[in-house]
Amino acid sequence: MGRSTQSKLSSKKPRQVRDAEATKKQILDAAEAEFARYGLSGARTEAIAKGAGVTTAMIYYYFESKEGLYQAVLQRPAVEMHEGFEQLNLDQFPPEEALKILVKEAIAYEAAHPYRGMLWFQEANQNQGKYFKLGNWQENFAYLIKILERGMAEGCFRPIDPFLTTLHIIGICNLYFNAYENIKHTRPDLQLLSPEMIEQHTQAAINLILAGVRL
Amino acid sequence: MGRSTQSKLSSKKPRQVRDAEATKKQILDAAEAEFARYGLSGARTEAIAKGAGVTTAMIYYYFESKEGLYQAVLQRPAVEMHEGFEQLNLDQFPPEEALKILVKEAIAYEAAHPYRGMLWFQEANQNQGKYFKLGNWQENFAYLIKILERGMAEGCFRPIDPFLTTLHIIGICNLYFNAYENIKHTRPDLQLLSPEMIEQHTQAAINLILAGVRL
DNA sequence: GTCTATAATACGATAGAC
DNA sequence: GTCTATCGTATTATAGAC
Repeated sequence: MGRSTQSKLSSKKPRQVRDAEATKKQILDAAEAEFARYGLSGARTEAIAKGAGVTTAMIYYYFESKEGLYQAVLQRPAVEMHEGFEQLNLDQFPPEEALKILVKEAIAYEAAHPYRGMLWFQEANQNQGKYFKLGNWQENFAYLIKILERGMAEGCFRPIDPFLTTLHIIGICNLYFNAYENIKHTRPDLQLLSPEMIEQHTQAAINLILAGVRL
Repeated sequence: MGRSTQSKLSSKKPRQVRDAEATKKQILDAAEAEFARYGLSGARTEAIAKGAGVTTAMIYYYFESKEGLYQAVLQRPAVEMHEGFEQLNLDQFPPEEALKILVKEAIAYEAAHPYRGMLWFQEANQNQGKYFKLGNWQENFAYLIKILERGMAEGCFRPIDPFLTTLHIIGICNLYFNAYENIKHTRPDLQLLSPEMIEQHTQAAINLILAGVRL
């Protein structure tokens, strides 16, 4: 009764030999998928190595330990999201527009990195956010909180708790991808991961959120 | 680098000897917490046994295998939630009121069973909903979908996709508990699991949802 | 930089005593 | 109904060759 051996989504391109950066990235990518599914303790180094097309020895060569690899995996999305949000220049837009853009961007990001949401939940539940705390995730929350506060100050949003509403908004965006494998069984008629369906999810989310916070 | 050995929340009451039903329940309770954290493959039978105050042999005596225990664990909340929702007699109330009651009940249920949300996500990501499919979870979705459809028909909700909105509502209710261990680090000043704070979460969620779907 | 081989431990499951 | 002892296998991590 081991683990399901279903095909990994990892790209599996023929690996360049003796290219340190490429190898490192391939390990990180494979590890991200494995850690997202199984968490730190549940992940198998052998599975990560296989997904990356290398041997387990490489993991220890580049990342010292399973834990070191885990920390590197958690760090990547935190930095990437921060950079992504920064480039949006959200301050330039009125609150409603900024909120719309941020939600659109967040869902697009999740669609492009469907594993990363679960990485976050695994970390919370298996490690009590010990490694999460080390990253700069707080800053990513701040973008959303700031928009909500600005919206209230400018009188276009109703009085809300910016912190709780931020959590609610993230929940709206997240669940679709995190629970996809369960949800798909309830609606076998829908192609939930098709661009069209994700677009519908995005629009419905934006409409719900905007209507929900608007004065 | 093993798993964190933090204290289990399991009650650890002195176990009755030779009480089949009691032992079975203790194993189920301990297994629920362990499977929620680590999923089917990641869970350790030894940890479950220890949490239940028995030996691993008991797991195999009562549930035949780790997988059998897992299926039993997944089944329990599906049945329990269905019974809970049924008793609410949601059809008796106007859509807005019914939605309010359901959300209140759902969050209260999660607060009482903080592990169960993750159980669901682990199942989706580790087993692609294979065991989820066997339960009658679809029926629980149906309560919410029905309220939303009724609200549109009666002209008090705006035109929405009932399926997607159901997912969004579940996301709003869920994230708070599923990601609690991460979130708490971003707001060390708050007691997120205190009744007062959960009540605020509940009210904020209800306000967001009602404002979001209302015409 | 990458691999093979292996040491040391952890884990799932069962047999048999009580 | 419950426990102890144990078998066989899986897994992390490292040493050493190439």
